[in-house]
Amino acid sequence: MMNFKELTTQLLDWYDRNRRELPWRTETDPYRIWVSEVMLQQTRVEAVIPYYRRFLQRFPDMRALAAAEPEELLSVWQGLGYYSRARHLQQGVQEVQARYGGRMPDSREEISGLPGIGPYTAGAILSIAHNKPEPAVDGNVLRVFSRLLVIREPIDRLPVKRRIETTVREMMAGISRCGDVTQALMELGALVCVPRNPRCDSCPWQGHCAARLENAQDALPIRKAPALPRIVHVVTGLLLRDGQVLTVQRPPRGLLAGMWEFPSVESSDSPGTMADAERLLQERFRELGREITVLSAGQSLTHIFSHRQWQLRTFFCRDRAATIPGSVDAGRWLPLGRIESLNWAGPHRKIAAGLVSEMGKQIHEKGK
DNA sequence: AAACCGGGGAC
DNA sequence: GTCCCAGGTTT
Repeated sequence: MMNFKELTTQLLDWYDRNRRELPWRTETDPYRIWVSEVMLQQTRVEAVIPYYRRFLQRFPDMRALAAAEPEELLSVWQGLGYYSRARHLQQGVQEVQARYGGRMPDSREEISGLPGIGPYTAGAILSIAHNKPEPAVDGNVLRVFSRLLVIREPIDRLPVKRRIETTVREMMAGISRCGDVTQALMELGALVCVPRNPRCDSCPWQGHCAARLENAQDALPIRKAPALPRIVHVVTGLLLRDGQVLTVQRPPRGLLAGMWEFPSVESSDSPGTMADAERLLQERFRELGREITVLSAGQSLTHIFSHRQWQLRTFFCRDRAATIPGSVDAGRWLPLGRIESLNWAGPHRKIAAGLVSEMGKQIHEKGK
């Protein structure tokens, strides 16, 4: 079989000479490793770094995070994406406080039971923070081994992942630097064994790589074809009054949970006419206790998520009647000067910014 | 197994 | 435009 001892030695030597200085590489506190690993889920290193510094400055330890207001936590996470990560992280920290007396557990069973910690993150914390021989197989590691071993099966299949976990476990056997093995494998995938145009001439494993031997590195790894994103049409109403605009908060679960937006209606097909849009918006605003009419069309824009595509059309609205009694508190009037103070749902931030510049223009016109 | 859950950088 | 990122949870 394969000489794991030699592979590991070459990998660690390469890592010692080529590793990047990253903020979490100077940390040993399991909480701080935990935070970095959650932020790095499906998120690039360069994107995480500023968020990581800000987060630890605001929440330097588990006690601070456990006691934080969810609203403030969300504002620190704003822009990173996958917002359930932040909620799960706080829940996890609170659980460590309550169940483990504030001390991070160090077994895979206990750590994996915490919200937001799956197989990868558990292995990363165990190996990096506790130096235990536990594999942490992410997209980098899958790619590296799919090439080293010429795995022609799609890497997003579970059997492939299990095989690679077993391989990493064998590499870690008898090694004193388990955390560095984990980080070195990912660093190799990030710097050398990159998705396109891998730099095989710089690779410490060039003499062992089966893909390079048969010049197959550019054809690996293989992934299953992702589902096509579904197109969703969104009609958005902008109701202005006294330099304020009406905003609403999205539900606590689901897409962009808990973030703020302008009252909107989703539909699978496009509202053909402005009258159609007005009818949809009138229903929506009625839920908020308001009778409106549509004045004019505003900007249109597209926002692409990984699994969904929003086609937004905005419409300026006007109050037609007084507030309907009994539903006063639905929605919040936001002064246009304070649009930065909300956690905006995706493209609604851009709409808000456009609104301010549009109002500025109108004031300028009036002045002439 | 497949769908859901963001945003952005590299090409 | 396409790919894919230090993935996890839910169905």
